[in-house]
Amino acid sequence: MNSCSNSFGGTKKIRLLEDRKKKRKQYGGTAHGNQIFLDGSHDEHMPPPNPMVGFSLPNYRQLPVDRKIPKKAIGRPFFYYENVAQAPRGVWATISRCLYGIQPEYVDSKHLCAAARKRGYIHNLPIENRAPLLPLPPMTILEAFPRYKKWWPSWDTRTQFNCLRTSVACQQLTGSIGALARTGNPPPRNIQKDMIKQCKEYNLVWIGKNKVAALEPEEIEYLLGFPKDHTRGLASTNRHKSLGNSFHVDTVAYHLSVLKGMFPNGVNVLSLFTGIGGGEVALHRLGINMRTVVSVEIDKASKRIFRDWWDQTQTGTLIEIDDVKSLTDDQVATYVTTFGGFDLVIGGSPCNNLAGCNRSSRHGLEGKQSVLFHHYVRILNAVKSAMARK
DNA sequence: CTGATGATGATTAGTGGC
DNA sequence: GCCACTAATCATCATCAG
Repeated sequence: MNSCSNSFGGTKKIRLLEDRKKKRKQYGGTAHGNQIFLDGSHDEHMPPPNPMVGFSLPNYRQLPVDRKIPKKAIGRPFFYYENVAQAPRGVWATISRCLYGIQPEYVDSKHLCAAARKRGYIHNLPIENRAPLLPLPPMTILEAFPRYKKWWPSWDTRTQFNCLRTSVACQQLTGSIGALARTGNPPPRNIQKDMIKQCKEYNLVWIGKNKVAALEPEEIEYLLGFPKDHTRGLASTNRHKSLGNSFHVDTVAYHLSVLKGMFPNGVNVLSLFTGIGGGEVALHRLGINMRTVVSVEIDKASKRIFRDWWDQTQTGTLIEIDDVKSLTDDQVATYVTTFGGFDLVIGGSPCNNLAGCNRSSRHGLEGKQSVLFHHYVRILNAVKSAMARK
């Protein structure tokens, strides 16, 4: 587990200047902005492409991608790893190094729906012949929620939401924005600017005359590609939290869509950090049968949501495990024998110590929660070696 | 104990003037 | 290249009501 050390921490300011200089030398770019790894070194910063469109997008002509997957990482089991794109410096280089040196695919989900979601995905899936879920989701706020058109001021020029996060705007903030809205029709320019800044930060919508509010959990479910009422039954605070921590279903489904033709009889899935089951919902919406899912999730509320969804939509076997730390290599090997191996190992490890909005404990990949990433690596390797023995 | 509420910056990347 | 500036960001914590 110590094979990949982390370079985060230490004298940041000094290293920052050095990195800026190296960055321009080591990374080139295509006309489309995709960063190409030039020298094979994985020790440096891995900047996301601009625009953040990954290797391909639905309805876009795919550009030639120079993507090398080492022999030992090719083919079954396929794996799919996810985390926030804008992690502290060096984190993605470390993650990549631990996952066979595969280059992350950085995608901002704003290219597939009405909300931004900048994420990095490391996987060994083929990238040809991807297909999006249909119908394609609405791309703008007002296409997604037409009823807000009535109250949306012309000077609020937002067309998409920013990242849907785990916490919600307090009433004091929405109230003060309402008060500012009453300062004029339209309000003075500088007031508008302040209001829009807050609306952007908290993804507020205009629900009435001079009245803004946070999105409802049900609306976030819709934006993220989950079925209506997916998280219903939890307290509102917990719905926001579990949704904010989840995948964008359509983005993940687009990447996983290549599995459909490869596994017509369904797949066995090892799902780490399952949460409310974004990966499974993606597979289900793709029409890919899940024969078996071994799900690892520590949060009881998320587990309940996922199991309820499973009972309603699935006929396969679901095995639930509480903690990645308690899933031993031997146990993994037993599952491999029992089920004939896993076709997909999927999961996004905790972003708590990587996310930019964490004020108090953005400690990098070795932070209290984010360090669990190493268990993803350990368990993936356990699956691979067990399947190689067969 | 659960759940809602409000307060709490720093680290990045990008842009544009010089 | 350097610097000021804009902008975004899967969050955490104490506190309070119930």
